[in-house]
Amino acid sequence: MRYWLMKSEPDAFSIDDLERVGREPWDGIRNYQARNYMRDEMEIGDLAFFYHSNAKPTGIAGIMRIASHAYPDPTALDPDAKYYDPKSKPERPRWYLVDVEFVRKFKRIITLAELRLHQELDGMPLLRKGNRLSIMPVAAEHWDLILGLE
DNA sequence: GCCAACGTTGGC
DNA sequence: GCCAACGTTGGC
Repeated sequence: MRYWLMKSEPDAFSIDDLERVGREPWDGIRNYQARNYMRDEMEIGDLAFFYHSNAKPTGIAGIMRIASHAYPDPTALDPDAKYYDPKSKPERPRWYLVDVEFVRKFKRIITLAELRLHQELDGMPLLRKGNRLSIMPVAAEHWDLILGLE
């Protein structure tokens, strides 16, 4: 069982939206590294931080659970969808997603600025300069430390 | 196969 | 809204 961090812009889909629907396909990922994590490494039951990007403030808003194995992202195959990719074909899908389930919302956002204050978190990919990856692994010790901040 | 141009992400 | 970082595309 592994830990992850997954970004979403709350204007598009927030932790409150996930709480309302309970379960949601994490669609629209169009980055190979992020796709590979979902397709090749995620397992049902893994836990993930729900991270609000491009938000006020940016930071970790809660926890969700990986609820399915990876399957082809239907929005890549639908010409009318925002994330349509003509290079993805039903017989050879290029993009994959997993379903996620709401677990809980934090009492407060643990902000990016606050995470940067903790030297123990220096190795986190999230905090690396220039990082733009929207899905990334979280080390168990980092996961535990962040939970302690809430 | 190189690499410049371009587009996107995402913090600020 | 700005802009740094970086992934992708496409001409050669």
